[in-house]
Parts: sequence; structure tokens; C-alpha cells
Amino acid sequence: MKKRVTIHDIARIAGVSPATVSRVLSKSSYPVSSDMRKKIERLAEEHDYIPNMVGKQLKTHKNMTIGVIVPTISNPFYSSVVLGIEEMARRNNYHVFLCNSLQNPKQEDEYLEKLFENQVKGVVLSSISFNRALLTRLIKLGLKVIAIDQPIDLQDVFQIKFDYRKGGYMATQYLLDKGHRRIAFITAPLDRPSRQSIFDGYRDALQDAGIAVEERLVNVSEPAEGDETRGEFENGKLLTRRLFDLDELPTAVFACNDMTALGVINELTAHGVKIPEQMSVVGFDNIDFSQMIAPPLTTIHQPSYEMGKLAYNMLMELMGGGQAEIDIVLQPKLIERSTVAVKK
Amino acid sequence: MKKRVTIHDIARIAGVSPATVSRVLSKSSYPVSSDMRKKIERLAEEHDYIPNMVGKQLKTHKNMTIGVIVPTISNPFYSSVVLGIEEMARRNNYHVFLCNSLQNPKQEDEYLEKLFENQVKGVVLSSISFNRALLTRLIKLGLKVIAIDQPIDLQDVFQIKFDYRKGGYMATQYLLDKGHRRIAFITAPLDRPSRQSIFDGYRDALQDAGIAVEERLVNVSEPAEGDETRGEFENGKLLTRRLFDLDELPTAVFACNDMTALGVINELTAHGVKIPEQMSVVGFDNIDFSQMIAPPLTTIHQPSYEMGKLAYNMLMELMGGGQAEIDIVLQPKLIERSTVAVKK
DNA sequence: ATGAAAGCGCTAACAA
DNA sequence: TTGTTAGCGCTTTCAT
Repeated sequence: MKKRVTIHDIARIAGVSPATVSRVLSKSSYPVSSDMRKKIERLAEEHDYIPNMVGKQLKTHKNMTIGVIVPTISNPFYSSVVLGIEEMARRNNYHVFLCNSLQNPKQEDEYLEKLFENQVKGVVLSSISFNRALLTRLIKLGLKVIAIDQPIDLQDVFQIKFDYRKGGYMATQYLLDKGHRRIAFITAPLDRPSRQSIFDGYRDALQDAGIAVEERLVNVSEPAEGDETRGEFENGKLLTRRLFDLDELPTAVFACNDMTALGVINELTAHGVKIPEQMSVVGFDNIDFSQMIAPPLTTIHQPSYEMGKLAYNMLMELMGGGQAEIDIVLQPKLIERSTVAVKK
Repeated sequence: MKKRVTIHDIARIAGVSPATVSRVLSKSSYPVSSDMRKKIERLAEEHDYIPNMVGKQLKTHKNMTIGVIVPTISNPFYSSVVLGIEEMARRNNYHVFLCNSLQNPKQEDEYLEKLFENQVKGVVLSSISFNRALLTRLIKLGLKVIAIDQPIDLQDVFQIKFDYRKGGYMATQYLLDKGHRRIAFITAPLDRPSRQSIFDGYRDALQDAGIAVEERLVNVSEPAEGDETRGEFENGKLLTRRLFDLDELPTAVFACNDMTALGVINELTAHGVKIPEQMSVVGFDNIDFSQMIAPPLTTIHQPSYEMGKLAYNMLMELMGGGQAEIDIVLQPKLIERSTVAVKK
């Protein structure tokens, strides 16, 4: 294992000062004679010089990495968001420091702190925590934060929002338009603002149609910890099973996300219920998989990849001292596929 | 925005030397009187002291981050591997620097270099490149590398292998046992060793059964770039379409991975072909989704999460100066679900 | 038990 | 155009 060569080594070999070497190797605009420049570049190449960003960073207080904290990348929705962020970051020579909070607020805080210790200056955060103590402290110390997916109600935190309520409303309205009156809502715990909003949309759509919300048709699961993705699916199955305890099945199911909808469909199919002939199903998110199943899932599109890109752009704006940014609210879109039939 | 407080600030306030402050705040084992220790801890707390890891790292040449390079986390197989690595890393207070090479060898090299510049000392790599120039250089400079998924034939690179050939053999043999004789193989380009090996297994199983490999039943797609996950699915669809040009359909399809198998199933269903009654399908990987579809997919299990954990452990061993590590070959397992029927 | 001082690799005034 | 020097925040020998 060869010793690492530094700017000083190159300087010594070239018989010049480290400053000159720094100027050429860091692509500074500072003037250096072209002979010198060539010589140094050649020497650097020959000696396998690779810059040490830690030294540079300590001096300049700048770095090229941003943090991203999401519940888990095993959820295709988040992996798509992350890919969007990373794509933009790459183009601008930034790095992404990815953290999976795994439904654990403590984990979220630990990552936040670690990120900050590592001098990360900007973070895109899908927060599952309610305690804003640490976040507030870090923001005071200069951390820039963009909230996605879950709102964060703090001064100086800007948001890429999504109109979950409207999405919930649209999905329900669509089912209503197809003639359905008994529409079940199946969801993971309403402990996240996004889910609560989807439920609000469901409720409002029913009420606007003059239909009372039947409590037995609203199925909320118990909170769980760990990797959520498998959980959402299992959840969908579990809550669907409860439907069969009812005197009469609903004619349609609206699930709080696609993973849950997959569970619903799976369980329904296991019970011999045909989709959409005997039961209509609508999901939420429009993950790639939703169109890969048979029949392909009708769902509400949430532009995850674009969300990632937007989040990156807003973060850069913020970090570049841009100010008075405005929150963005992305609009839902209904994707009609094949899991909904007209109620006969 | 408050100015960041350093150990010097704390030292000044406490009226002691920075050395003493460092000793207590970095949890050094060096003796410090308990009065002093308490005072410093209190002051640090009061003044919101947060250590600067960059300074520390420059001095100690140690850091707590490892790199992980995979084709894309939007592929559930890789996201599961990454989660396994991250889980272990977290337990040991390590960080994961995640990079998606997106099927692009140049991107892979860029990330490798960036990682190294940032003083990352260990990397878990699923390489899609064939050019080992940079990697060889970095290894000479002390980088430790664990290869997963795709073998890397370099001195000092240790591997978590998977017996792809055996997996391919098992899947084909299983189909053979069920009475199938005309078994199509559908795959993305054989430019990765893993896929080639799966094909070898397919071929060998047929040959051992005294069945000639029919060229028209082996469908290989053209190379593509970009985010592969959607591509694999589309690929499965595309190649399945070609099957219908044949004089006679095969009775079973073996796909090189589950995403492709989903595409196969999707296209088959679109053509009104019932699975498994009219066509049997076997996948490869056993991603979570493979059991979420209807009917659930029969497939070859590749232990992605465990692979991640193993990779982390091996890497730590290597980085800790452990030597004479031995490559590991994980064994495939057939998961019988519902997409295969006995050939009548 | 505490402090002084050097230095990790790099950059950036300032000087020459 | 090039060099000198100081120092980013931290740890760590060596002294005291």
C-alpha cells in the first residue's frame, strides 16, 4: 500500500511551493504560467495524486454533500424520490448522504446530528418525528432543510407539499362517479399528516355526496416499527380480512397507498373475489409496480421523481442564500387503469 | 444563525486548555479530574457544542463511513442489499455513502474516485464495469473492496458470491421435473457475469436432461442505459411478445430475474394466456414483490438482505486489518409458489 | 491532571 | 507569476 501523495509532495518534487500546486490542482482561476501548470499536472498524474477533500473542506468550510432522510428506500415511492435527488445532485457534482430512519424518530435525530457533525449544510427530510427540538437547534446553527412528503411546521423550513387531501378526495369521487356508495378506506395508522389528509379527502368526498362515513368501513391498523414496506402489504391483507366480518362487503376499497392496495388485492383474490367485477380497488402513489400487476391498479399519481428533483433545486436555492422561497404544492392526478368497475 | 462553537471556545470559557476539552468531549480514556469533566460537559451542553468531524478526521485519518455502489436502488434487490448493509453499519456507528451507478461504468468510476477523495476507506461494490484500471490504483492506495453480485477478478478484492449457475440449473430442473420440455429463457443482455451464469445453468440442466437448447427459445434483449428497473419489466414484455411469433408456444418461461418475470406475466396475461394453466413461469431473486402478485411467483431465492450484512462484516474485517479472508458463495433456494403447473 | 505545541492537507491573504 | 505564512478544528505527544 503506497503512501498517499499530497500537494506538498508534488511541490517538493516539482521544486515549487505548495501554493502553486494548489492553484493548478484545484483548478483555481489564479494565474499560473502554462509551463508550470503543465509540469505540475504531469507530476500529479505520474504520482497518482488524489486530492484530500477533508483537508480542503476544513479550510474552505464548503462541501459537496447534502443529506437525505427518508423512512426507507425499500418503499419504491421513496427510492424514486431519492433517485430524483441524486440525479440532480450528480449533475451539479454533489453527493447524497442517504439515511433510512426506519419509522424511528430517534433514528431520525441521530442521523440529523451525524449529518451536521459531518458538516453537511443542507438536508431533504421526510420526517416521521414530532419532536422539533434538535431540528430547531440545527437550523439556528445554519442547517438548511427542505421538507417533503410530511410537513414540518418550522420557521425557515421550506416544503414540497403534495395535496393529499385532494388526492383522497379525487379517488373517492371517482369511485362515487362509478356508482359506488359503500367504499371502504384502508390505511396504516393516521399518525402521519399525509395519511390523515388522505382520510380527510375521503371523508369530505363522501359527505359532499351526502353519504355518511360508516365507521366499520374505515379500517386503520395499529402502529408498527421496523421496515415498513412489507408491513404495508401485510397490513392491506390484514385489514381486508376484517372486511369479511361485515354483514355485507363494500363494493369498493380505497387504500392509503399502493403497497397497501397490493395487499388488499392479494387478500381479495385469495378469497376468490374478482377485481374489478366484484370489488373495485383504488391505490395511492402510483409506484412503478402498480402498473405491473394484473389487473393494473387504478391509483393517484404522486410525482415522486419530480418531487426529488424539486427538493434538490429548492435546497440549492436555500443554501445559495436564496431567500423568500415559497412552498410548493404538487397536485394529484388520477391514473385510470383496470381495478375499478362501474357499480351495477 | 449562531456561530459554531469549537473546543477552543469551550476551553476559553472554561479557562482550560483545548487539550483538556478534547479529552473529555471526545471520550478519550485519558484521565481528567471529574470536576473538570463535569464542568466541560455542562459548558458544551449549554453552548450547543457539536463536534466537527472534519477536523477530527483530518487529524486522525479515520472516518466512520463506507461506500456502497449499486446499479440502482429502484431495483428492490439492491435496495434490500443496501438496507442490510445500513443496518449493520448503524449498529457500529458507521455511515453509508450510497451511489447509484445507473448502468454506467463511467459513473461507477466517478463515484469510486469521489468516495476515495472523501477518504472513504472501504467500499461494497456491485460492479457493472470491466475496466479495472482505477479500481486497481485505488486498491494499491489502500482502498478495501468487497464485491457483491458481480465478481471482480482482482487480487485483494473479496467476494460475496452467489451460485447463479446452480440457481439457473435448479429453476430449469424444477420445470423439467414438472414435465416441461420446451422452456423459454428470457433475459436482459448477458453482459453481466451473473446473467451469463444463470444461462449456463439453464443450458446445462437441459443438456443433462438430453434436451437440445433451442435457439429460438432463448431470448436476449439489447443493452440499454438509464434506470434499469422499469426497463427489466418492459424487457420481459417485449421478449414475451416475440414468443408469439413462434410456430408453437413453449410451455414454460424462465426469466433471469423477478422484474423481468413480472413483465412476462403481464404480457402473457394481456394475451389471454392463463398462468400457470397454460404457461408456467419461474423468476429469479425472490424480491418482496414476487409474493405480492397474483398468482405469487415461483422463483429462486437470493438472500439480498443477508448478503448486505455479510458484505458489511467482511468489509469491516478487511478494514480492521483482518487478512486471508475467504470468498463466500451463497446458495440458491427454490421458492415454490403458484406460477408453475405440471405439464399435461 | 493539565497545558503547550505541532501538525493532519489544504487554501488564501499578503508579500515579493 | 510565485512564495510565505497562517490557520481551518481537532488530537496527541511531550512537558510540566
